[in-house]
Amino acid sequence: MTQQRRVQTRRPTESPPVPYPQTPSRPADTSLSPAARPAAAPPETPGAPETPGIADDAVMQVEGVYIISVAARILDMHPQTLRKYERLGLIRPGRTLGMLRLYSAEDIRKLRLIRHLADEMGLNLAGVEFALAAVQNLLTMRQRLTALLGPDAGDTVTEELNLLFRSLNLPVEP
Amino acid sequence: MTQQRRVQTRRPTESPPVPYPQTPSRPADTSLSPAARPAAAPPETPGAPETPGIADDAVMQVEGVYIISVAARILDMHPQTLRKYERLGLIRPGRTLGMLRLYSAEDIRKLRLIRHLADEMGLNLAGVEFALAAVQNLLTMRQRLTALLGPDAGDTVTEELNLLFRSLNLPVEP
DNA sequence: CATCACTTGACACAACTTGTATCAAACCTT
DNA sequence: AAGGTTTGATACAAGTTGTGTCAAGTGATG
Repeated sequence: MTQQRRVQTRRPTESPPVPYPQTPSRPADTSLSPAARPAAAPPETPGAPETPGIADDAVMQVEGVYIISVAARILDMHPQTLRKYERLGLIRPGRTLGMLRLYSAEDIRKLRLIRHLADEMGLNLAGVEFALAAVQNLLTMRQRLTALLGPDAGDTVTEELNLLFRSLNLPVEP
Repeated sequence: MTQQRRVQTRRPTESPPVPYPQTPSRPADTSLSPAARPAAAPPETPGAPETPGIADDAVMQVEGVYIISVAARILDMHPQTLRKYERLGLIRPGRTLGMLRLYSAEDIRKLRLIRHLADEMGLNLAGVEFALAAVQNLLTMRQRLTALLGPDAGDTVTEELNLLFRSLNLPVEP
């Protein structure tokens, strides 16, 4: 099983496709392999973010939880790559009682973003760490601005942030 | 003359020192060598951003313009590095009639930021390109939000952006 | 309990990136 | 015209990174 990746390494001469205030041509690019198996018998869930039974309360999302081999197959990434990313602190998947890694749908989304940043945009892992922190802090800033300025201005901020994300080629859905 | 750089290569396990909503400990880190020669006889300036005489109008800043050797000495960077950065599109210094590169104070500031991103934070050049675009777009977004929401909200946005820049270790002064 | 498939951590390696050294030719200033 | 500098191109050493491999441990199932 020799997986391939790293399509293009760098794009030196090519400024960001969207100079910011305009609207991009391509909607996004968030498509990899939606036809992946939904799950593979989630073994156990000690303190992992998982629904115990049938979600006794309310909006508990019942998204899947995947073991590393399944997650790697879904993402078309090497299991060793996922382990290395965790060792570097980029992701923190849950664990079973037997220390098996459990990747939630949120982890999968984050890994897709990481893959895009690394493969498509050519960032190294330090850059990926920076970009992930930037995205996270921008989303936090949006919440804070909405709280400070009211929901009306919050919508404007959200719109501007969407433009910003698009101009930076960041497939993020706030 | 064997210049050194690249103090630390990576910081794998160490989340950003400021989680966003708080205020950082260190004010910034923008200090390299202010005791550098102000200029070295700016040869000629065809279309470069330079003051012709004594700034006949108003707030035309009279900041220096440096040839590559002087700029490299100011920044403690190798001239070849500056040339490579230009070839990759990270900077665009002016040129004399004889095609000599002219680095403005703005270019020097940008190069200091690049140096910080690359050396201190460990980004590769693709990551530097991304971070520079992010900073530029964030400043543009701030202007747009101020125009859309009024100067009052603009101050709040500026404050939040300052927090964001600090949390990302970006020595930028909006 | 036995068995098999899977995971884990560690080590190693090939491909790529990147700052820098070097060179000849052209240029600017004296 | 001479000397020093810049320019563009090429080359290289050190570092990064995804991936392959291995032994040992773990989980699920019969």
